[in-house]
Amino acid sequence: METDEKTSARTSYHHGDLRAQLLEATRQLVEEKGPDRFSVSEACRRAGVSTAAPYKHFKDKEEMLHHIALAGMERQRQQMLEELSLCSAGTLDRVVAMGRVYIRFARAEPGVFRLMFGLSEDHADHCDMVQLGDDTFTVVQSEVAKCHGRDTIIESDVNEAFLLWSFVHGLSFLLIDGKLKDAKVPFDLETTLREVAERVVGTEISGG
Amino acid sequence: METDEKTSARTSYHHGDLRAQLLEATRQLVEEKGPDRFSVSEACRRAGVSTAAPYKHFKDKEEMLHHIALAGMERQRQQMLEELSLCSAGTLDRVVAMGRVYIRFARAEPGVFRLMFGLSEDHADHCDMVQLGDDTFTVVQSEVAKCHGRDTIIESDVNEAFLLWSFVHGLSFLLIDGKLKDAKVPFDLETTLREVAERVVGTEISGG
DNA sequence: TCTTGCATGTTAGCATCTCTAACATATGTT
DNA sequence: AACATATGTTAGAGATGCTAACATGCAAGA
Repeated sequence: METDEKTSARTSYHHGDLRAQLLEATRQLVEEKGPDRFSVSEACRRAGVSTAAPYKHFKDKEEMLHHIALAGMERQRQQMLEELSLCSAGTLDRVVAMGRVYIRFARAEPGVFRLMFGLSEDHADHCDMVQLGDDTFTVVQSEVAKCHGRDTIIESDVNEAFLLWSFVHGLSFLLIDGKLKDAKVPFDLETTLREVAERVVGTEISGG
Repeated sequence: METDEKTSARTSYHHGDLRAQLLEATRQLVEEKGPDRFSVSEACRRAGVSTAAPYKHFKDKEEMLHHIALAGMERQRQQMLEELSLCSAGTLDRVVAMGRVYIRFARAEPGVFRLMFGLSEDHADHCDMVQLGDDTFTVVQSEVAKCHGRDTIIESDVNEAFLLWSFVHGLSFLLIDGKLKDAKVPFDLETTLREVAERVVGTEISGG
């Protein structure tokens, strides 16, 4: 007499798992249609509830998208940490791995990736996103420091990490925007990542 | 008996300059509220016409935004060419200048910049934007080639130009997204640009 | 067990938005 | 002057975000 299958229509008045299912529908729609074309109504349709239901769980549309963006950042971070665990400590492999995962995530989930960054600039308002972003950036800095045989991060590590981040971030956007036709830039991603990492981490760039 | 001032309410039935004024209102709103929060209605209010008026000039909202994005690309390109004209030929200064203008534009018009890139990926559908983007990218490649003393672009120039573009593009986004607190990355932009350009253009990076 | 409170659904409805249809007005051509 | 065309208007359909008021089911204590 409880709820039916999660996939089909429910039998009871209450849903049982609406919050999670709304978030999943939101994530899917952001991916399918892009963050700007997402609508709460359609997520409701997909979850099989009325259009007023979400507002028992979320303040507004923005909060729903915020959850998706934050979850995306956590997923990306987690994938980085997994990949890191496969590389031996203090090697450039680890820096390359983080870049590879960053770009892989952007290509695998361009909608969510765009949501994490490209959209409105009020991300800075949400301290949880800022915090998580900072944490991940700190990991990069730490890896850079370890490449230099240090355990504490100094300013040059921050600068190098930031150069790497900028590059990888920009490349991610150019790739998912389709600005880089394969014909136009016939590069090998892994090779490029490694060479950039070598140039940046291998050489001191004062930067201010 | 003709139209009144452009700034105030009009006296005649017809507007006289609606298309241009709608585009200007659109540009302003994209800048003020962000591309995702722009509404045609508000542009109409600002231009002092009914909400049906724009559809005599544009197919739909998307076409209006498309014009703004394209105009932004042209503006950015123009600024690059101006800055280029101040540098002597074949120098790294020219490459640095293009990057500087790229980032300056992103910071000066973050709304339009986001519209040019961050939004939906259907930019690839509009061949005029693709064409203009390619043209500008070709200029970068050409400048890189000239730094190497060549007049024709070879594959390594394409790769180097693409590395520079990725970096500058990513940095632009990180800056306008507020991901880089000044406290977090205390770098000097000009110095950084130059050092990156030196590292990239100065050194052969095969990349594929 | 009853009942009462709270969480979580529903329907109804308002305000806003995009876009179209039908109509109105100015302009320029013949 | 008559007419075609360009460009404005109002009216309204359909979608959306969100709220208010109501309904339903679960859970905990009298």
